[in-house]
Amino acid sequence: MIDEKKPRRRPRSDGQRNREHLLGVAKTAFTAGELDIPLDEIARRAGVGIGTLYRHFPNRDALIEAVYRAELDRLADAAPALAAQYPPVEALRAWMLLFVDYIAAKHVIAPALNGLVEGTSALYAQSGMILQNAIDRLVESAVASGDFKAEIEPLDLLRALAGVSNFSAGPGWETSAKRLVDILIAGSRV
Amino acid sequence: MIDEKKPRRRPRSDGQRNREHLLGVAKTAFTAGELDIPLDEIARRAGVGIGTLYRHFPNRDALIEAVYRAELDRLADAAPALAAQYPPVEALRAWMLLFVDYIAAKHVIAPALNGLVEGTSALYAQSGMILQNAIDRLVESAVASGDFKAEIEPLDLLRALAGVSNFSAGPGWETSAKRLVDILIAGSRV
DNA sequence: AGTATATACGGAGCAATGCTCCGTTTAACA
DNA sequence: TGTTAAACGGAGCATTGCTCCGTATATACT
Repeated sequence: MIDEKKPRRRPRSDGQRNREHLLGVAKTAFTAGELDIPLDEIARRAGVGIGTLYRHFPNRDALIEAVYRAELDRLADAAPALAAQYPPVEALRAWMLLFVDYIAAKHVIAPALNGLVEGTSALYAQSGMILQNAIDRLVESAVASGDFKAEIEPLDLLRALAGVSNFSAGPGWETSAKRLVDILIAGSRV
Repeated sequence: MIDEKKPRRRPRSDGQRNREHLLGVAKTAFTAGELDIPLDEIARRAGVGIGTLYRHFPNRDALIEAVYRAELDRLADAAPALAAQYPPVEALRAWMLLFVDYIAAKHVIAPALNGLVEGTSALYAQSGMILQNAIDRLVESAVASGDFKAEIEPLDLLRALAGVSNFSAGPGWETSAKRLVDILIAGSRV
């Protein structure tokens, strides 16, 4: 009843193009710190009408989500490789440091995490799942290998890390974040 | 030149009253989760004009700051008593748990921390200082007593804690936060 | 008490922004 | 080349933040 598959027409090429443009402009703006740039402005820079923007992304959150989704995916995808290459705890450590680097390099992700934090939008929840899944497996291995306490909750670590990432404090920021990674790991050991 | 002390008139009583009303209404609304309630609405509920609200609090941030300031102060003030009563590490642990409880009980503070996180407003910075000062001393003692590593940066712990507090996840939230406290402490030990 | 004046009040109204609606245009398919 | 689903675009409405300024009143002084 629900699965009526209609013979859809191939998506229009101009639609795709505009979507790309919008994402590109938005990403540039967001990473440049223009976090609350008006959506009209994004549409203008992308050379499309405001209506077009809203058809592709029903609200601001959806746009942000779309912009950072690729980044989050890449971050999550890096986990298996690290897990294969290093012993469990080192893999986790490497991944957490990667997490920090990501935010340090471009100021990407942080806003998405902030939104994720709010918990308002179902979209963010999905992004959160991607990351949670990645860290879940890493922690799982560390527990299985006997290095970590069994009661360690992976999400706790992710939350803490997200918290630190949010602070856009001065130059010491990055080292501070890396210090926290070590504290968290030391605290998780058996 | 700058310190011209003018013989100010005593503040008007109706002004004080209205200020109190506004704070009361705002606090009720905020803790009830109506985080982005329109300022007009707050003014209406408090039975004052919108102009009055803006005279007392020049913008939304200032209002939030004012609402949570007292709470943050109380939290910070609790630190010395704990330090006097318990050994250093236990005092720190107790304070961190208190921090969690505060947020668990009423959903106060979290928004303020979020703002603090943004670093946009000088006001929030001041609030942040209050908390930082409190935790600084607690950690200092723990380091001095030889329980904590010397390189522990108090702000790191505060950041992590703030990060966790932000997530308003399901019922497991509080226990999750408390778990993290223990991880952080374990990871900070020598 | 009466008066002067700093202080506070209140809300109309402007500007910015999010989002919708719908007539027009165009790419896909036959 | 004609038909049509899909996409476009921007006028315009609703909401919200904030300002401005004429009005009201508590305080201080005589």
